[in-house]
Amino acid sequence: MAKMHADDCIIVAMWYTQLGYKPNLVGQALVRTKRDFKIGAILQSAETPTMQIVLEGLRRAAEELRVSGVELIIRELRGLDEELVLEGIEELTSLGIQGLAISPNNTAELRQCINGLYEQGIPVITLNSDLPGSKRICFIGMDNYRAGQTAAGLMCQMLPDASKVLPLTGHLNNTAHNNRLNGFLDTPNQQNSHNLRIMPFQPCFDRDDYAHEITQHALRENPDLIGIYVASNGQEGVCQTIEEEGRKGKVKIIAYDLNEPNMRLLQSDSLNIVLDQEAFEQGYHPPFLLYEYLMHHKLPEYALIYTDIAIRTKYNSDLVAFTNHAHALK
Amino acid sequence: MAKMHADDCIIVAMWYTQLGYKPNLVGQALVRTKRDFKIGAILQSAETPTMQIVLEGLRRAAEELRVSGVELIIRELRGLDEELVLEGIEELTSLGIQGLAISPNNTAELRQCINGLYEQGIPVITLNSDLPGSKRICFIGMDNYRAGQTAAGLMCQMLPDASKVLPLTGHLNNTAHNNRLNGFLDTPNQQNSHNLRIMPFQPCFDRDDYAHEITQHALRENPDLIGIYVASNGQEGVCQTIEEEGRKGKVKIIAYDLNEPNMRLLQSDSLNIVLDQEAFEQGYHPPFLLYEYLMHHKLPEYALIYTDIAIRTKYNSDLVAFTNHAHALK
DNA sequence: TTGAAAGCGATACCAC
DNA sequence: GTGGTATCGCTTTCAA
Repeated sequence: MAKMHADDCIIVAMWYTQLGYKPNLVGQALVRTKRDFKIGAILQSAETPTMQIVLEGLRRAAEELRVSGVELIIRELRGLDEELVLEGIEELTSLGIQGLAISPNNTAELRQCINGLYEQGIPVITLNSDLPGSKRICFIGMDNYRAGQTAAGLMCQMLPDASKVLPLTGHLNNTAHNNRLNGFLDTPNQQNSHNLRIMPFQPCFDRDDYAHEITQHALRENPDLIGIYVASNGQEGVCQTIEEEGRKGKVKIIAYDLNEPNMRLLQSDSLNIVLDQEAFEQGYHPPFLLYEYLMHHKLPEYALIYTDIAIRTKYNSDLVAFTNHAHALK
Repeated sequence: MAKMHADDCIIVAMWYTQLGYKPNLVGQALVRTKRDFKIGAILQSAETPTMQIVLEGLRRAAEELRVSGVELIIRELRGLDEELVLEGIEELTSLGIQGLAISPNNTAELRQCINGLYEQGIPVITLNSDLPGSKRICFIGMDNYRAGQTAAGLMCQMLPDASKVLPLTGHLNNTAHNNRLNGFLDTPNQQNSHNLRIMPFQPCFDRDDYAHEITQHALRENPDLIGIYVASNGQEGVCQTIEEEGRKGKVKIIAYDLNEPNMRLLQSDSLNIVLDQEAFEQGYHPPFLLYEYLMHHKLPEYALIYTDIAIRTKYNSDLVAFTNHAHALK
């Protein structure tokens, strides 16, 4: 084939389907080797176990995309400081990135900033947490409402009808935690045969000490409390209290994210169930999606890409993760 | 770099680590384009929903490996007829395959056959079900014992102490079902705080009508029966009986494999939990592992590669599967 | 033994 | 517009 412009895509499509032509992907890839792309990634709370896994995904993507002439510049931020995020964006754009993957705060400033990038022709993908209403080309992460529903469904399975359950959240303005809570609150009512008596939710600000205090108080005030739903961090504080109060095994606990401490809590029967988001995927995919967008002006298939909600118990949480990626080039 | 023989691998390894040389995978892949590999795959019970998913994995692998000069020849067999399997192997070897992926029966003849292939220098990978003691280079599939443990763990969570539970298996000589049963039987005793009264297991020969009959009989004889563990097929028969006997919602049921019918049973609250094996991976990986072995004489990292045990409930079973594969070449 | 050159499949560019 | 050609990074072959 002699020449090929982007405009010829219709002709190519016909050719492709009618004559069965399939371009050799390896050949294409080789040509791309010399290209020069720059993509940025900004991760908040990079010190947390979950974000470390997201980071692994980003690094893997960086490695795989390097041979396609893509440079992925990753900025790891500690905590949730919006100033730092805005600075990071500033820095990366001045470095000339053509696309951005970011775990955002939910603020008007950042929304405006992302919209500005979009106007400049720099596509943005939000990961792990979304920024609804912004002009990000897509979001990849957990469907927290659905996860809350899943938790409620499991609680209903584990507990008798009309059991008393305490929901804990993190910060009051954390969208993810709120969605996890709402999904949890809405679901039992849908199953008219089975219900839970859900106590008013309590924010523990992601702190184990506050979670400890709240749990202790709730247990002492409510001897019939037999389920705790931890939509945020604080599960260690909860588990410790349960043990201290001698209620271990009597109170069912569901928490989030399969990291080292939670695996230990599962193994010791302190936690009953952990709902896990596929953090690796959240880091791995955005760079590819951005690349695809920059190369072929192709938007991701969905604006909201939800990662799997994995239910982990004592028995299925320590399997060797068999990684699936990048076989094609081995 | 001028020349490179396989013998030079030690020197290369030194060079690689000390001077940080990394060969560009795309360049390597391009050269391989003209190579001529032939790999075979034989699938039994190809008509079943699970094997259809395995097949998808195989087809995807075939597509991706084609650009590396690999021809993957797939033979789909109906049912479990060992004669057909042996014929299939005969045919594929006469076609000149250099490696084989197969879902085997557990028989001495087949074991001997696989060992024969190994002696001939044709590596074999077993998938979905294993053939222990044979010289297959690895197995990929579910850890059925562990899955049984997972099921027992969930039953213990869902039911009060000392609840009566009925386990169903398929055929008496089905290794997978037996392992699922043994894992289930062994586990509750480990948790001394919580136990199940497990009834003698019943084989339903993977048939819904037999499962129906068994369940009906068991329910009528045991009004206190409140859990059924279906290690095989037959779950539709079980669910139907539960409904007929007016015990829906009163008896917890755990079954296997997330296929269309089971998804419906989950949605209608007939099934409580489905344990799913990652069937796609079971088909997708073996061709790559065989290729790797043929190319670089590299054995798979593990002889037993266990796919994830996914716990599916009503709420996390209909998520869009976000496929992870072959990004590197897009 | 060693170095130089010819591809592998697709794209990009430059003359015409 | 169109056809030829250099190029991507690596392996293989061939000749010196």
